[in-house]
Amino acid sequence: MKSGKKYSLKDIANDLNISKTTVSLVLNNKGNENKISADTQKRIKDYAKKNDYVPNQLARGLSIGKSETIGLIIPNISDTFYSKVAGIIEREAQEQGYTVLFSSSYEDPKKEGKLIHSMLNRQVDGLIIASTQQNQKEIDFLKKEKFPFVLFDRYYPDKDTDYVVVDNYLGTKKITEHLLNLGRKRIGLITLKPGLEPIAQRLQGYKDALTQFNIKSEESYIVEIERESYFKEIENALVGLVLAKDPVDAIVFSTHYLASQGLRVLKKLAINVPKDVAIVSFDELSAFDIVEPPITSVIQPTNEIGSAAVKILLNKINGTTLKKTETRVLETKLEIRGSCGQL
Amino acid sequence: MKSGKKYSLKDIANDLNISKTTVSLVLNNKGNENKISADTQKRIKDYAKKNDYVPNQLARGLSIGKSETIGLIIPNISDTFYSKVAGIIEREAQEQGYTVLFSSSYEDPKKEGKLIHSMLNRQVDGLIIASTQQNQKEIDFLKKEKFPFVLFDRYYPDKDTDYVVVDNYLGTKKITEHLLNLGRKRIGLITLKPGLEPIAQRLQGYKDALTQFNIKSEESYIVEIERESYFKEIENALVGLVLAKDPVDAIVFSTHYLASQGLRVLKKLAINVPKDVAIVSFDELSAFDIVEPPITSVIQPTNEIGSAAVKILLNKINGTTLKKTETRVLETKLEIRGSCGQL
DNA sequence: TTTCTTTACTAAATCGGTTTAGTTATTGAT
DNA sequence: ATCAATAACTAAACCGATTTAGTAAAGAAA
Repeated sequence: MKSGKKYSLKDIANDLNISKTTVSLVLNNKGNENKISADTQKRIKDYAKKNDYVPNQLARGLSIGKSETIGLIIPNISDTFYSKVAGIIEREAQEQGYTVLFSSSYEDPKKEGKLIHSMLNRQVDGLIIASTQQNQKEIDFLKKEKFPFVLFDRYYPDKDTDYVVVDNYLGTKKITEHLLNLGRKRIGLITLKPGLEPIAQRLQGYKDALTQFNIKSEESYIVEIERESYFKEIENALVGLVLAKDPVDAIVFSTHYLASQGLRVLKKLAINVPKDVAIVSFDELSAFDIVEPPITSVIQPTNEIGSAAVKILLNKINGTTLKKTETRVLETKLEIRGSCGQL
Repeated sequence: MKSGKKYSLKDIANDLNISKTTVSLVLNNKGNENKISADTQKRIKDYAKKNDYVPNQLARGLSIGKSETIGLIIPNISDTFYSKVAGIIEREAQEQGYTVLFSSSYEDPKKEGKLIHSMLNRQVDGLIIASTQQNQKEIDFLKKEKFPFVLFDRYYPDKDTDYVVVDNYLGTKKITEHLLNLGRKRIGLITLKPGLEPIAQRLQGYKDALTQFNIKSEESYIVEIERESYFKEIENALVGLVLAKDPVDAIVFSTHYLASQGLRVLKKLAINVPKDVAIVSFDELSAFDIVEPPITSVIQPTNEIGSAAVKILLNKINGTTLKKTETRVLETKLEIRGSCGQL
């Protein structure tokens, strides 16, 4: 009653000479339906409040078999795209009474695998994952166990799972067409080494846009760089494209960080954008409208991605859906700014 | 053995005709010190692996009295500053075997209070909080309960708690002095309405820099705007400062979002930076070096903030420190770019 | 042969809740 | 006066681990 110890249900029950059952019922607001007298209810609630009673969710979770927690595994919480989505996920989850555990995989498949298991240990009720796409085994495991999970941003195209992604193909197709419509003809692409589905689709969108305009896609115009060292590699890539004998007149960057670093380097090389080259980006940074020149980009609906992911996951968890798997492909939006010179 | 059910310690024990105790000991690698035969150990481990045994951390946590989880409560995970710090916190925590639960308070004290309690329910072993500074009661509660927590970014100056912050005062003092050294004399400040310690200190740093240069700080040059509506209010603020009869020749923005929105509006108003006004920012966005003009800012050591917070918290949790409270004040770094016109 | 060690385990309590299946005392109907 | 209903609780099992305090059997020492 006086010490600094935590109060438990049992303590309250003992102090009040009432059974644990009654206390539990009352504190879970099931007092009325269980005919606990108003007086007793008040005594219990008052006493609990007075002593700062804090229920132990571990015990509760253990008992009811769910933790009311969802796990979020993403490549990197510091990346603006993921942090935006994470914000929405947390907000929506919160509204439904769920808390979220998060972890960054830093694009390491091993780590991602460990994280998945760690999250399972912690009895999360479901998982939202933007995968490295190198964890077939774990994904199969989750499926086998019928564990609720939804993928976003990255998914396993040949596995039948719930996911919410953006139309990556159409995204780059749109920005590439935009360049073509403005009369640019020698369009380069700076993207990442293959391995990720979105990246593959972005590449295809770029190619198809060219094809549609009857332009054959030059192999030398496509440069794929290693993500870990993009900061350094991008300079060579740009030099190769822009200062070549047959230089490109436009560049599509397949991610926001490639684009911003690209612009940084172009400035350093004193190459004028958009006069010398026009540039466009898939995805953006919040400052893309005030950089010089403002970068035309195709933007991802982060809010919709986050809320769709949570909605699908909670459907799975609560079994409120009949569908076996639920998928969503959201549209990107072309945001025209000054980096293509038409303005 | 065949169904899709989860395997528990007990299941393994039953199937193998071995006691739960033995299984638990072995799976926690305490087999040797408890003289469990090598053969038995192998049988148990193999069987556990074969059946994808996943220990239940809720049960474990309940039993050992700790969840090996830390809670992170911040204003907004989507904000680049917080997402960077969160990334570090998670990474460091991970290394020490902790998982992190996060929630955004969206600057709502009520919500923050609820989050704190929700985290306590979930038996986090400690909390890292960037507080709204309107929750004296909860902070006192945590202190009273001797619950391990550390504040960062925002703290309660008159409470004796662990915290890690940045030298906000010196930060604005440095950037203001930078402007003064470049000959700017009529320096405005666009900041937030009072309420947050960092904001108060940034204001003071600005004022003291002026005083030091024998310039009296004009009340009308200081405009404090409401955070919720900064996007709109900032235009009036700028018009008032820059298009006044006695216009400022420089503006200090006390946060990165005020600065970026400020620049956006200045561009819209066709005011030349730095010719008409120089601008500087406390804290930055990753694109501040490629916006036009690149914004001089004083940057916060997000890595150090995050790792110091985790270190201090874990010291508290593990009782590995003698000190009653541990605080750290980190230095900001002045990053000179083109927005002040000296380049 | 008896006793002491050591080896290789195990029974049962515990953590803090939830929940099922009762129990007892009182009221109302007949 | 008797019996069924209802009100107001409660005992005990359970969730899945950890951990303390043993125990039985085998080997070593006396």
